[in-house]
Amino acid sequence: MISQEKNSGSAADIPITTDRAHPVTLREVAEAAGVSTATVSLVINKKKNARIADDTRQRVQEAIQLLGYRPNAMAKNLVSGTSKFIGLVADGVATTPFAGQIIHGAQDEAWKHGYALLIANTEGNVDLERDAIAMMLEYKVRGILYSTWFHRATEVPETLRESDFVLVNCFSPDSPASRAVVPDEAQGGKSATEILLRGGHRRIAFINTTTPAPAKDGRLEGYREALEAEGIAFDPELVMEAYPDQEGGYGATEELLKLNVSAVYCYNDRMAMGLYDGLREHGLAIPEDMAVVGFDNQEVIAAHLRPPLSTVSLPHYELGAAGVRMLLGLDQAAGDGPVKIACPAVERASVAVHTAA
Amino acid sequence: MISQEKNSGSAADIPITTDRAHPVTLREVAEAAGVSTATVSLVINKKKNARIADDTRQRVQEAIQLLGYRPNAMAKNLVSGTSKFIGLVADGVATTPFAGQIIHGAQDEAWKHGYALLIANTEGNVDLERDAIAMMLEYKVRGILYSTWFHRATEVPETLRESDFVLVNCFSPDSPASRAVVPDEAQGGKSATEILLRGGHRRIAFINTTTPAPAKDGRLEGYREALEAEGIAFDPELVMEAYPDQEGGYGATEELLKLNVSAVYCYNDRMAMGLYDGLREHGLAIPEDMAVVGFDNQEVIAAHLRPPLSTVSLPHYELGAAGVRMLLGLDQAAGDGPVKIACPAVERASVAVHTAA
DNA sequence: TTGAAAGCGCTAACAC
DNA sequence: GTGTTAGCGCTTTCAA
Repeated sequence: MISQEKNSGSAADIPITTDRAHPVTLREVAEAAGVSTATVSLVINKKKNARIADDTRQRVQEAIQLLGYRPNAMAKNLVSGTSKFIGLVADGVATTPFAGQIIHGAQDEAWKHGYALLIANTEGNVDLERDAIAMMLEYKVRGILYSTWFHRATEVPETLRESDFVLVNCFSPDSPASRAVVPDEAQGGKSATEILLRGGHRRIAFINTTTPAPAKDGRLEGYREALEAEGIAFDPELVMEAYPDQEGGYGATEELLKLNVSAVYCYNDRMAMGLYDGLREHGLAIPEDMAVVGFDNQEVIAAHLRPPLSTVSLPHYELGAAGVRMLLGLDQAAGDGPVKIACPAVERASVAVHTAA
Repeated sequence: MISQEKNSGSAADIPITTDRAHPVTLREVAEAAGVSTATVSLVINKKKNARIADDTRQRVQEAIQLLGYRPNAMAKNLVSGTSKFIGLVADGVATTPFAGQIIHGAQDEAWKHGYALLIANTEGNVDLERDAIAMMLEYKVRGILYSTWFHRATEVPETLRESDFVLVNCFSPDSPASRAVVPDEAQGGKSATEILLRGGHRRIAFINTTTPAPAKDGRLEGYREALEAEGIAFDPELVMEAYPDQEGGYGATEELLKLNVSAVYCYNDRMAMGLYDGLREHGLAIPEDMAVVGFDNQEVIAAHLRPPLSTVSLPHYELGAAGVRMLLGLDQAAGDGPVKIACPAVERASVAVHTAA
């Protein structure tokens, strides 16, 4: 025990160990420094018009160091009347692989502005959701980010309206006034198709999902737009549908092959992964015999398929960050409707580069 | 505006819209109900020995409804002296796919005990980390969960010691006294190998990782244990090493084939995914020509490979949950060293069932 | 340049 | 049964 003291270089560095049950308070610092609590408060908050004698300031700083003082954020918030919290309620962001990025983006951006993130995963349970929102309201959060793990329409829970809020990765049809940020599916679908177009392909199939969703419509719309921009007539025959996972993609192989296309754009990366298997079984090489692009940029898959998959990225991180910016009123509110975040193309090796004739 | 009133069924349901800048306080409820704040406090907290007249209670409840009162959690915490927060600092949990489950598990368990989760993703940045911990300390968190996205040794930041804390998915060699929860890699490796053993295989290869980590040692140890338990001599020749991703697994194919084994246990699912490709190129079928098991149970991959991969699950959710239980002193503290959480086997179709002779 | 005192919203003795 | 009152740790006039 005693031998430890040998190491104590500068005494000021080593706070007197404090009882965890009773943290050091402002008042104790004041007493130790022989000043009033008001003075200590002033030096801590570095008030501009804080005319404090240098040596007083000095004494206070030392007392703070010595005692290992930590301000009590709750007391601060109480008196200021405003908290420094932003709530994030998710229906499953933490559950699904890559969408945890929404948390990440929100947290980084919140932090940047001095806010802490209070999170709650409700797994879609309505009671849990109500409780979570209530909790956040009780902590007087600055606002709440309400997010879903996949892009969809949602109802805004009544209690949510007691606070500022923004919808992230979802939107509300019945309350057009609510603010929301969603991925730009149409632009993403357009970008995906363009990768193929740039590869010199003209006859391009699209395997859409069977599940109704904004993504289904948007990604198709983008496909049409890209085609039209190139003067290629949209051919409904080239649009197939399959369940949006590996099995769906695999199962779509036969039908795809009948279409006589040189390239295919899949609704998502998982589908593309399944399609890789199907194509391989037919002895077809990617991208030589068939160029493939996906959607989502699900790293574990897309970056490591053979060959690595060209795709389009779902901007989860940006969604979270843009959500807090919108909440804080930092982004110029655009027109009506949800703000759309771009889905950038990520080109890898599943589409050969086109050597123009 | 006025037309809206038509819908107002029971007036009590519709709180008087309150100015968000100035939420309803306990005192206002008291005044509205014509009682003192103490009384309101009593009915709100349903104190057992709360001898309150029924009609008083009634009036208070109504006032609460009418005004849309929400208790101020910060004031509560201030007076009680203890907060209801648990901090979670992660070096990247939110970033990596499945490890977001740590957040999920921690949140569920914390919630269950009335705690809210305050999270911070530090992305390994030391300054950010210090600030994050400071923030949590200022909110007087009940304790902090310090977690890493992959199982490894870590140093305990000095400031962390100002609070109760438990290490999640990591451990500290230089502070054996600190509490920690980690996955049981050895048991996991044993389980993985046992799947193969049960499949009737005797000559089993193990493709370990090239990257040093507790997982590398533990998973190998489990492999040896399982073999020995079956009376099979450990053969170092059968242990290979490769980079722990798809490319690594793919690249290991040739060497594996020279080993003349009927089964292989891969360090992780990604490696197994790459190996699938390699095996397929050699015209080998899984599980007929080669049985394969992985590790991690990375859903997107394992559940959807062709055939679906048998593997062993990294218990991230449980890690988070066990972490808060340990923090709260709910689990009987085991002996010394980190508490190990089991990695359960998940059997799918990459190993044929053994029809005993 | 600094201190005294009020008060943020709430709980907990302790009266009545 | 219910009200009065004294703080919890801090910020912020207002005096001195």
